[in-house]
Parts: sequence; structure tokens; C-alpha cells
Amino acid sequence: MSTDAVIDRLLRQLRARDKLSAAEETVLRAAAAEPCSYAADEEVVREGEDLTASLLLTEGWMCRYKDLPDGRRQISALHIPGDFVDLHGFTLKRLDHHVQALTRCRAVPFPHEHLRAITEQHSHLTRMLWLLTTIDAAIHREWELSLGCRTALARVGHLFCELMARLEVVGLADDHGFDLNVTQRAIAECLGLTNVHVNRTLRTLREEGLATFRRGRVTLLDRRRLEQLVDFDPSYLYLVREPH
Amino acid sequence: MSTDAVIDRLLRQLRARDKLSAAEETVLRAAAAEPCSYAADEEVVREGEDLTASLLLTEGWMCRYKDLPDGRRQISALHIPGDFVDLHGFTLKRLDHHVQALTRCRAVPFPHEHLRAITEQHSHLTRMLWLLTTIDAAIHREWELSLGCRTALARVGHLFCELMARLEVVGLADDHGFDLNVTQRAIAECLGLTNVHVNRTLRTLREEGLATFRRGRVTLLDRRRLEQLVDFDPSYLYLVREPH
DNA sequence: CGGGCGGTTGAGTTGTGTCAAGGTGCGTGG
DNA sequence: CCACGCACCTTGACACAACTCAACCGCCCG
Repeated sequence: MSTDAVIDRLLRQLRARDKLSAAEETVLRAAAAEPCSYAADEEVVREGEDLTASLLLTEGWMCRYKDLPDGRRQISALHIPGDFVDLHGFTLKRLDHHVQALTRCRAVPFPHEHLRAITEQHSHLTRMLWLLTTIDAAIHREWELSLGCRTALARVGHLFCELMARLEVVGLADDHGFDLNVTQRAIAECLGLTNVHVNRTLRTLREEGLATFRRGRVTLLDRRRLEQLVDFDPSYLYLVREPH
Repeated sequence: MSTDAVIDRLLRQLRARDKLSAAEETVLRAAAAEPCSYAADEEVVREGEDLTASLLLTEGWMCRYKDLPDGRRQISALHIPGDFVDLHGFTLKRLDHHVQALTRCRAVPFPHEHLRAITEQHSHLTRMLWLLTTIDAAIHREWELSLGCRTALARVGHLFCELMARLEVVGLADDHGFDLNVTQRAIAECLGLTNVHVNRTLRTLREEGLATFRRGRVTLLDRRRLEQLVDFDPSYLYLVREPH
């Protein structure tokens, strides 16, 4: 991907929610630093460390997670290309969780001094970046609903529907599904389940003709029926273009 | 509470995280509209409705919740005086959830046009308001961890520890506990449990000499031991004064 | 004083976890 | 190019935390 293209998926995410002027696009491009790479399973940001930049993910999957003393962990967010993985770190200064690469990744740092300059000179762009962090929070809330109220089947199905919808925005889904090169254990850690139970649940989804997850790829066999079954409504992703 | 005092608890929350100039305080006061009141159980904001202001809660308890077709609901956040209940609505324009008063409440609307003017003229204050929304998200993540990984006992205990810490910031806790005039069902809906199981869990907490919840009041009998037992670490509340 | 809501407790059920034993595929090194 | 080993997946048997249903209590408020 050329240097100019690295923020394209971010621009798609922003333009799915509002107009973005050419000037604002230029400001964003200028705010990016040199891209960096991460190996699969590599720790990207550690809880509590001082941050001086926020990372825009451009290739691969990352997750954010919190862990308990007994070693179990809860993944609080999954990130796809075009997502800032720690834009909230700009206001928080350090994170209450870890960030880890789930696959090989590439990401572009946005130094906080540049973001600060944006808040001083570009109020609309500031509101757009603020919007990205509040959409992140909206996804947290939907996950709280899954964790608190939904069955294992609905949790897995709902996650697949969410990822499909988010990947479509950045052009990484095709008609029938998307690549998802993570373990069943990682899925389990997102959903508050065990890897064993996720495995059983995937079998049910497959037997019911709803979805499959094999060899790093999710296929939605009957998207309409799956979305109905798991009560998926994408409005919490705020995919509506309007003035901000 | 006098009109000048209504935003005092908000100022305490902000000043727990950074210095706030007298000028910024004046700007905030000027951005507030006329206070309004809500009855217990009253719907404050409905999912999807267009918003023109964000509410600062000044008295009472409110919650935000999402519901499922079968009638069950998940409370995604509890709010105390000094919290904005829907500041994220400024960037989102409408909410993916409902807001409800759990007790009699008073709140002060901040019209979005005033908040927008702040983003155009007061970048530090903008970052402080943005910070409040990212702290909200940090609390969502801690709740995800509870919902996904913690036992019923740890969920209830952790929630009590969190509320104690947050209420201390705004001066609404005393040495041994705090008032919490909500039903066991509401607690259950925060924690992904049933009211029956919350009741049993409260009995255990009482029998273990850790905490009681009776007649609208939470008492932490042994705060140190409770915090250790439930793995409570307040750093996710970001109660550190530093430049933003 | 009566009705209703919320709290309390018991008995039985169930969804998900735990533990354990293979199976499968892929990367690495000989 | 093959063989080994390791990570991950898959399945079964059993355990248990939390849920459901139901009855009763107690307090508040009209």
C-alpha cells in the first residue's frame, strides 16, 4: 500500500458518517508519522504505559483486552483496518488495558502533539475524531448487552454480523463473508465464553445453515436469517452521513 | 442548590483530572440552560430520538440501558450527580440506548450549539469534555470484564467499590458507604444477573462481613478486604490530575 | 386497613464450564 | 521431501453457577 493510501480506510470510515473536506484530508495525512509493523501475538501497547501517539491500524487485526489475576482475559474490542486502536489514549494519556496484534499488522502512529494541534485549529475534524471514540463506546455497549443477556449462539452470531457490517465500510468484506484469522479462543475471549463452548456453538451455526468459521474465514450462509435470529440492528454503528 | 452551584459536581469531576481555569469555568456555566426535573422511573431520552442538548445530572441516579425483543434489558451505565448522561450524544446526534431516571432527578441541559461553540473556541475545555466521554468508555470496558469473567459475588462487590470511588469524587460518599435508592432488579440488570441471584449474593456479602445493601444504602463493612476480593483497581477511573 | 411492589427463600432445571482424550493441519528442521 | 511436534480444533462425560418458578413475607403508601 502506498504511503498516500495508508489512511484511505480511515477516510472511508469518516466519510461513512459525514463529509470531509479536501483540506481536512490533507491535515489528517500530515498528522501521520512513519508506519510500523507488528508480528502476530505481539504486544502493541501495555496497560498504563505513557502514550505519545495513537495508532491507526492499516492492515491486520488487533484487540484490546483486560486481564484478571487468575490469567483469564476479556477482549473488550476487536479492531480492523481503518480503526484507531487507541485514539482514546489521546485524552486518557495511558490505557486501562492492553493492545495486542492478533495477526501480522501494520499501523500508523498519529503523534499526540499533532492531534492536539488539530483540536486547536480544526474543530470539525476534532468532532469527527471525537465521534470515532464515541462509536467505539457504542460498540462496547452492544457487547455489554451480548455479555449480559445473549445466549452463546446469539453472541457468536451477533459478533459475526457486526464484523461483517464494519468490514463492509472499509471494503474488506465480500458478498458472503470475510477473512478472520484468529483462534476460536480469541472469539471466546470476546464473548465471555470458553473456547470449548465456542466450538460447540460454531457447530450449531453450521448445522443450522447460518454461518461457518473455518480456516480463518467467516461465511454467512444466510445473512438475513442470522441477523433476525440474533437481533442484529446496525444502527449502533452510526453509519449515517450527516453534519457533525 | 443555587443556580450557580448546579455544575459544582461536574467541576469536581473535571478538577480531579486537570486544572480548569476560572475562564473555562465561566464558559461552562454560561453553556448551561434551565434545569429540569424527572420523576423516578421516568424515561429521560428514548433510543434514536434527535438530540439538541446533553444532560448534566445534578441530583439523583440515572441509568442508560439497551433492551432485547424478549423484554429483558441490560443497563450499560449508572450515572451519579456530576455525570453527563449523554455527552456522547453531542457527537452521535442520537442514542443507541434509552436513558431513564432511577430516582427523582434534576439535570441541566447543555444545548449542542453551545458545546459546538466550545469546540470552536476552547480547545482545552473541548479535550476535557472529550475526556469525560472516554472515561465513560473505560467504565464500559471494566463492566465488560465483569460481565465476561467475574462471578456474581465479584460483580456485585466490584460495582459497589466502583460507585464508592466515583461518589467520593463528587462528595456523595461518607466513610462507610453511600445512598443507593434503586431496586435489586436494577443492580441485576447492570450485572447480567437475575434479581433472585443478586439477592442471594447480597446475603453472602452480608454473611461474609463485606458489605450490606439495605433500605437504599450500601455499607462497605470491610472496604480493603472487599476491594482485594473482587480485584478492584480504580485506575480505570483516571483520577489523576495532569495536563490534557 | 388493604393492595402491591420489592425482598427472601427453597426446589428443581439448564446453559455453560471443566477435564480429558484424541484428531488435524501446518511449520520446521533434518 | 518427509517426519516430527506443536498449536488448535473437536468431542464426550460430568460438574456447577446461575436461572426459573413459586410461595411467602414485610413494608410502604394510598
